[in-house]
Amino acid sequence: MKTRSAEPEGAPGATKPLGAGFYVRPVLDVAADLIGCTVVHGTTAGVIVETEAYHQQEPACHAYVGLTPRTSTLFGAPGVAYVYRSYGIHALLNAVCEPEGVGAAVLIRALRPLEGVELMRERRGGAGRGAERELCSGPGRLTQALGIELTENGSSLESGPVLIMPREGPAPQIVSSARIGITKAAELPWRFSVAGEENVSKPWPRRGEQPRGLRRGRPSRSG
DNA sequence: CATGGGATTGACT
DNA sequence: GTCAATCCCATGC
Repeated sequence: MKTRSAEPEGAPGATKPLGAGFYVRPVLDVAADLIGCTVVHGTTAGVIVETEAYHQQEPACHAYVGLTPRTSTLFGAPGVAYVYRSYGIHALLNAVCEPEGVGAAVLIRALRPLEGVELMRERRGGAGRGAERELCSGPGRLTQALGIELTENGSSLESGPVLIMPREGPAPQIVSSARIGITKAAELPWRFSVAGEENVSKPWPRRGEQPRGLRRGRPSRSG
């Protein structure tokens, strides 16, 4: 049973998933604001502790090549899941952002396990027998732990099957750093994570790195 | 139709 | 530190 919020709509005590209005904003804002929110899939759930922003005007973004069958989800409605296969092995989960027609998304890179830890361990197999912080500390790991697959590409993050619930309580302290695992536009500090959090992917952001508010390199909305 | 490149992970030296 | 696994899709002929 959850504590009752001041939310005027919906059933008392019920928390509604984030709607399109949350995602239609600039992708850097959404990437930072998703920290502390919760991803739910079936009986498993985790708190978002690491994200990365991607925008069509920088070459690391899949949408940089323009509208193709692959990128159609990215250019589509905000608040939708963009799930694609990485390195032939892993499914990576993104939240589509900005208005329809703009290719932008937030990559969910790490979660703090919240519910269904036992099922997460089963799905992660041998790799799930280690420390709990290794269950969801990486974009490929968390989709495996939550059972998210390519079939969820294009599905609504408000109506499911993958849901993102709003943050409960105060905003955590957030640090920004360079994105990981890319060769193009690698200098942009568009990675966001919870300060001091251990459930994030390596390399860990250095302590004392840009405590938010970084606006250098922000994509112009006119482009 | 053939080819090449990943927004990664886990195993191994 | 190095390296292979494995699939979707963009690109070029």
